[in-house]
Amino acid sequence: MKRIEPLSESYYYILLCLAKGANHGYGIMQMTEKLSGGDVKIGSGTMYGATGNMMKKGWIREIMSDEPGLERRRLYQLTDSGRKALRAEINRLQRMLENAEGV
Amino acid sequence: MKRIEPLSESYYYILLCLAKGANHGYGIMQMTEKLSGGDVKIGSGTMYGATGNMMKKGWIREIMSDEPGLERRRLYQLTDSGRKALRAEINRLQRMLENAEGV
DNA sequence: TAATATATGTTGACAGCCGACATATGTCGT
DNA sequence: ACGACATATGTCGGCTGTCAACATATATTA
Repeated sequence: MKRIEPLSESYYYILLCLAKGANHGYGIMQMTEKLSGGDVKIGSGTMYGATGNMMKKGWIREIMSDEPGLERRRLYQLTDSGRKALRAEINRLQRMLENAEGV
Repeated sequence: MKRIEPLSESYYYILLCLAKGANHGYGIMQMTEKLSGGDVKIGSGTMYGATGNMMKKGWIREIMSDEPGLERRRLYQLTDSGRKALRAEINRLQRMLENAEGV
């Protein structure tokens, strides 16, 4: 069942935020809300569940912060695999919209 | 929490198929597979769960078939409310793609 | 000093989705 | 007449994602 799994809205925005640069959980939550114009809010339960899941999948990896004083942050970086997953999702969304032409 | 609920891929295609004309469960399954180029297959569990759910929401209604010999079919028709839900979802997908510009 | 923002995490409950299974009729080739 | 397949609808159980609520700790600002 190698079917391309649709991503949830939350997962999509997490990947999207990380595609614009490494970030940490709380930062992603804020960025998502801003990026979506307030429409999408990711709760911490969703956030930290998702990061664990994506680490397992190899879509993101944790990196050390080079900024002093921000050691509390856990910085995540998109992997090549994660970027592929995001592109696949973008393509899926585009196909979905194409199929809606004339509706 | 009046947050706009994202639709699943299956729900989206069911509404999309019905937007092109009244249809029955099995017909929607086939139409979805064809429409998506074989990418999206809706299982019967999803299908009949979804129709019940959408009936409750008022997105679809059941109508009587005027074709003789096809009494087994349960024909569904999109309501105005269902068409609105579909348009809202299309807009959501478009916004998601706009947010991905430059990725 | 108190409130708020930053930052990460756990837990429990709920709902949705899907695959697998079940059932029945219709059709088509041999 | 028979078997295979397509048509057509439906149930059930498990898995996953989501969110609210709770918990903890530090930093900033009034």
